[in-house]
Amino acid sequence: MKVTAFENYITVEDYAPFNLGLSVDCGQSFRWKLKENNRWCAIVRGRYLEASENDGKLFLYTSENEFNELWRDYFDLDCNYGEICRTLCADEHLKKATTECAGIHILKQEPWEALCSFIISQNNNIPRIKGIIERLCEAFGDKTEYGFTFPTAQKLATLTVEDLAPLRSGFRAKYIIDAAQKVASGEVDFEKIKTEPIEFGRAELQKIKGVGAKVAECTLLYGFYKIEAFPVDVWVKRIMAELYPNGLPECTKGIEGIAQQYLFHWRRTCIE
DNA sequence: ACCCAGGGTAACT
DNA sequence: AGTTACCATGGG
Repeated sequence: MKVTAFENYITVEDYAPFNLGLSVDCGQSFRWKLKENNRWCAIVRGRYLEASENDGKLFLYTSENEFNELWRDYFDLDCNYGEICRTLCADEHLKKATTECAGIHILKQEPWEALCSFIISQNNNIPRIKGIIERLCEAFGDKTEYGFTFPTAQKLATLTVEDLAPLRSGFRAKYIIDAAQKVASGEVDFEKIKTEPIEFGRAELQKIKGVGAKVAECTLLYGFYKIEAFPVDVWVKRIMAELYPNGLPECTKGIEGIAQQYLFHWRRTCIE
C-alpha cells in the first residue's frame, strides 16, 4: 500500500482489492451519501470524510495521520481480501459472488451505531432504514459543520418512546430506547463482547428487547468485526434454500460473515 | 386491499 | 430444540 499526502487530501495506491462505492453501499452501513462531485461522504466516529476512487487509486480528503489512525482500520485495508476470496472460490457459487462483487470489504463500524442501525433494520427496507437513521441523527446527534453525528447511547438513554415519534420508526422505537439504556448502563457490556468469544456477544446482545439472532449477528459482524458471525435475512435465507440446502460449504469456516456479505449483495443485485 | 422489507416473540409440539 | 401463529410499520 502506497500513501501519498497532498495539501488537503491523500491518495492510496497498491491496496488489496477494494471497491469503495460497493463497500459503503452494499447494505452494511446506512450513512454514506454520494455527492454531485462523485465523492462518497459520511461522518464516522465523529470524523467527516469525503472519498472517491478512480483508476485503482483512492482519494481521501483527510490527513495521512487520520488515515493511519482511523480510515485505514475502518475500511479494513490491511486485510488481505484477495486471499480470502481465493479461499471462498473453492465453492462455485461463492466464486461467482466474489468475482462479480469484487472489492467488498467489511466496514469496522462503531458498535453502538451498528446495533442501533440494525435494530431499525428489522422488517424494514434499506431506503426507509436510511431515512429513519438520518432523522435520528438530525434530531439527537451533534451538529457539526458537515452534518450530524450519530447520537450516543447515553444521549438516547435519556429519551422516551414518545421522543422518537418524529423518526417514524414505528414499533422499533421501544427497542432503540431499551438498547440505549442497557448499553449506557453497562448492562450490555461492549468491552467484554470485544474480548470474549462470539457466543458471549450473542447472548449479551439478545438481552435487549427486539434483538434476536439476526440483529445480534449483524452487530457482531459490523460493530465488533466478528467475521465468523453469519446474519441470515430474507435474502440469505433464499440463498441457503436455493444453493446450500445442506449448509454452508467448508471454505467459509471462520469467515462466514464475509462470505455472507458477498452472497447478500450478489443475490440482491446480480441474480434475476 | 395486497405485497414486501437485512425480524422478534410467544406459544406451541 | 425446532415449528408455527402472530406482531408491527410504511412504501410500492
